This record gives sequence, C-alpha cells and structure tokens, in this order.
Amino acid sequence: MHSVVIDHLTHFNVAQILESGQVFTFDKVTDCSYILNVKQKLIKLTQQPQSSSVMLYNTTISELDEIWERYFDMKTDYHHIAHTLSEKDPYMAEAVAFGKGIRILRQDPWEMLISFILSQNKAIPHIKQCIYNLSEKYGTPIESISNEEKQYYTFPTPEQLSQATEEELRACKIGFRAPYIRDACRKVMNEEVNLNDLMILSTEEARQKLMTIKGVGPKIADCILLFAYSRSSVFPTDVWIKRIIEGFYFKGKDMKVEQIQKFAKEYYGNLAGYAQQYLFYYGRYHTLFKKSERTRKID
DNA sequence: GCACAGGGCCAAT
DNA sequence: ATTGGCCCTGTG
Repeated sequence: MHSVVIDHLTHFNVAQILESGQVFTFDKVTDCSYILNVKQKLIKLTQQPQSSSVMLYNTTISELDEIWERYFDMKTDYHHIAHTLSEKDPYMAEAVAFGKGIRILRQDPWEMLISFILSQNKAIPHIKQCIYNLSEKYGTPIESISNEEKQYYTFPTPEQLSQATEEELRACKIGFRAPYIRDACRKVMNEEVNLNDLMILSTEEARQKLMTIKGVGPKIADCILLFAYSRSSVFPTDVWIKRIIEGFYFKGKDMKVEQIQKFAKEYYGNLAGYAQQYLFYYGRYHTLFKKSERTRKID
C-alpha cells in the first residue's frame, strides 16, 4: 500500500479539521488516526499530537498534487487568518488558539448539498449514520484498506441517488427530508440548478439559486457556499453559533439569527466563514466536555 | 419511561 | 413576522 508523508505543516491538525463539523464521511480509529472516505478514495491519516507532519496511507505523490493539496486547502495562508482574527478580541483569540489546526476543506458541491439537507434538526452522529445508509444503498463499494472490516461506499452520484423512491429514502432513516432529497436530485439532474455554474456566480446569486431547492434555507445554503465553494464571507448560523455569539458579544441576550448574521458580516468581514469554524469547534467541544464532566461527578 | 433537543425549514397563521 | 410540526435517535 502506497503512503505519503507531508512535512513542515503549520495550522494543520487532522482531528480538528475532521471534527469541526464540515465533513461527515470519516471514522476515528485512534486519537491520532482517522479513516477518510472522500473523492472516491479511502485514505488513512495519522498525525502525532503537536506534530507538523501527517502520514497519508493508501494514496500517492501524484494524488497529493492532484487531489489532496486542493482538498485540504494547502495554499491558503492560515497564519494570516488566525492572526487577523485573534487581534479582534480575547474571545476570538481563545477560540483560534483552541482550534488553530482547523482548515476549511474544499469539498464536493453535490455532497455538501445532500449532506446539509440531511443535517437539519439532527445531531452529528445521526447525520453520519444517514449518509452511510444512503451510500450503502446507492453508492459504489470501495476496496477496503488493510485490517478494516467495515465496508465503505462512495457518496452516491446524482444519477445513483435519483433511482431512489421516497419510500426507499425513508428506509434510510432520513424521515421528512426524503422529499427534499428527491427535489435536489430532480433539480440537479434536469439542470434547473447547475452546481458547476454556481462557481462563477456572486455569493448572493449562488445562495438564492441553492435556496430554490426544497429543504435548503439560509443556514444550509451558507454551509454549501462555505464548504464547497470557498465563500469565506458567509457565516452559517446554527443553534451552536447563535449561543456562542450571544454569550461572547451580547451578554447572553437572545438575538435573532438575522442580527447575528449582520454582526458577523460587519465584524469579521471576509474572514467570517473561518471565524465561524473556530467558534463552532470551540463551542461544541466545551459544551460536550462540560456535559461529560457533569456525568463524571454524578458517577 | 418519557421529555427533550439535535449544524432548520416549510407552511399556515 | 411568528410559530407549530416534523422523522428519528441519543441523552438525562
């Protein structure tokens, strides 16, 4: 099995990148080892704590150039981003320091569209399960990598997923989102929404276009724009982000989502999307950690 | 056992 | 502009 080492990395932490809620098709093997199922490939990534080098198993140097360099956003200057955001205020500085190895992946638009339609009103483990169910039923099996008993499948293409009836989709436990997925398949297949064309539209035009699909509102459109189209000025505002922003900047006062979007746009400017990822990772981790702390005390 | 919330959105007020 | 309902699952 071919493997590749990337050395001298800064602002690159595999665990942080994968656990920051932007991607769902991965599995944690150990604390420093993950299996990632994207781009029709199955790779394993290992990185020791604090290490500036990452091992990629089951890939090659040429794939590093052709696929992974772009996917992991290697060319972007995260030092500049982290530094600029840290200067904003101590809260932001703490969030950046906590997740300074985060990067925003350049993912596939179709995959982001379907994944984030599924995400609404679900917890992250549940989203991952639903995506696995759909891939198992409509995707293509991928050759496993050594010592892995779990079978992986590619994310279903529009052609593959279009074969599914609403009833079959509901059998994948996606519930009321089934007709939304059907509508996304239909609009992408008949090119009412051409995902490639969105690349050259303005962010606002692309956002409006995405929202013509049933089940795609402002939050999900922003996730697609940030994670598939690298539109760093958007600020996907979900329940976690809302609570964090209220806590940091509005003394815990209840705000409207629109007010938070307006604040973020003005305050973070073109780095809003990066700010969102640092804040999400920080906020979610600390909430989950506090929960397990409470449980431990009761036990 | 059951109430509640989870990377929201739609449709009806 | 506001609000109830929604498939399903994990958690307390």
